Amino acid sequence: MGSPPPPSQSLIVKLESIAPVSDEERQAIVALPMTVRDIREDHDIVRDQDRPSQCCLVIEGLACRYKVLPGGKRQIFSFHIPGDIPDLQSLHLDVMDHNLGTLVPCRIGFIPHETARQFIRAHPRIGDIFWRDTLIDAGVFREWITNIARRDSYQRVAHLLCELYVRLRAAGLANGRTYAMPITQAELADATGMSTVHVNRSLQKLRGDGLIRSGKRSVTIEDWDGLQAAGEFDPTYLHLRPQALAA
Amino acid sequence: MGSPPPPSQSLIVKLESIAPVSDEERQAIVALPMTVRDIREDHDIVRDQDRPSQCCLVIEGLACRYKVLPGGKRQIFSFHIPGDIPDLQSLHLDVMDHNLGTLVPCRIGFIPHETARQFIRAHPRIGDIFWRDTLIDAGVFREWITNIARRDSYQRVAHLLCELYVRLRAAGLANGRTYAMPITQAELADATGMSTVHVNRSLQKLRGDGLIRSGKRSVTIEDWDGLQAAGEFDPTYLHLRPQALAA
DNA sequence: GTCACGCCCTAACCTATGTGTATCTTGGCC
DNA sequence: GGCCAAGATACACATAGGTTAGGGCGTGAC
Repeated sequence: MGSPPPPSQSLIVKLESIAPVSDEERQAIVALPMTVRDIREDHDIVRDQDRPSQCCLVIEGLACRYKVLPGGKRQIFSFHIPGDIPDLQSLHLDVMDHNLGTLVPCRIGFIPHETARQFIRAHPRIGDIFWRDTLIDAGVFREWITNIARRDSYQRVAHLLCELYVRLRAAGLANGRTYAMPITQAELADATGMSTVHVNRSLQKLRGDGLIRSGKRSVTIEDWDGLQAAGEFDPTYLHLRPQALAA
Repeated sequence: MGSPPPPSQSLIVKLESIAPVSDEERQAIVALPMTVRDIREDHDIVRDQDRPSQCCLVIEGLACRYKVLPGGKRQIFSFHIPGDIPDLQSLHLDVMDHNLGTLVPCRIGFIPHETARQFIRAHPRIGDIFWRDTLIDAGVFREWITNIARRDSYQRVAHLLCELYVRLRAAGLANGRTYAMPITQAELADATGMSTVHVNRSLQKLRGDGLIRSGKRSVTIEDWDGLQAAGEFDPTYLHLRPQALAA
């Protein structure tokens, strides 16, 4: 019933998950002009060395940031769900130091930098929330450093599954304890610094231990406490507001 | 000759290394009120779970951000040299998700959040540089993820030594190809996700290969090109201005 | 002066994890 | 109907890097 939600709806949900947003600010966000485009699967939106002139809002789908090393190895730094603006940093850093690509077909909103800058000037509180968002990003990177450097493969995968769950839930995109996870095991390997075979092993062990069930392109958490314990997961670093955390 | 540099001198050098700063802005920074305190070695300045009401400027010494895992393992996320404001994030993230501690005796300037916020409001361009600085921080974290996940121990240590060199040089704190590095091998291990023994092995190999010489609490780079190649080091991710990069 | 401790270094051992290869299933899509 | 990508499983093998243990040396404390 009613018209479809505006493309910025997911952005509002996202911002509200990390800071309060006033009615007036909400309206301003809805009015934020952007160009919406559908991008096919496994396609780069922005590339290493690019000098973007716009920011990307993930409206639908799943994207990731990654880098390819001289030897051809790939490292994924983050997954981005609807509501995220993965390259917000390009507002202040001219040159990209990594790639942003899709993992599945995505709907992306493009916001010119000039528009974004005017918007932030007109709504400094939202500017602060944007800054906050990039700081949370950094917090997630720190947690990934810890995850990769100090936890074994089983813990690593458990931790990543916890993070995805909490973030999707905060975005209103989890269905109970189940969420869509259209990420291949090879991609999980690129994110956790493991091999696909080892990701496979770890997932099987998580299943065997009754912590998760994983269907086709989705995950169901069978034992939330157990999974958190297995991954030493503590969501503090996501800096979500209590209501978004509980969801 | 002349009076000693104001405590904010290092901050000015730092900001100028990542963005242009006008004379007027420079004067405003010098006038920025802060409380200077000397902190002893191996002491926490801010702790995990704290809700700081001020930001810390490293004026002298060396600090690091780190987290301690349930099992007692420690992960260091970053090293901070004079001019850095390691907990700038606390301006927008209430609760600390990691610790900030000294590695050697430090001189630290404390700037109340309220002061910093007023300052940013009065000098929005410097506010943008601060934001930019936190974004560079995130870029460094991404590079560390890559380093730890995808490079072997030898490369990892080489990369870290390169990063420290370039940053210290941009801050005017390198002496030719030599720089002070009062970091123990155990701390290097905590930063690179390795064991002390393995850090030791890697340093020895770097020395054996004629890439570095390491004296007491200092490092001399014998073969800069070789060290960069060994660590696959590309300074793009530090987003330094050309003049700071060349230094 | 000497004692103790932190830091550095070394060596032997061992395990977690990656590599390579192979086979088999399943489901989606042309 | 058939192809292809993703996943599951299962070996054999290689090895980076962790663990444990012990020794030496410089330096600051007393």
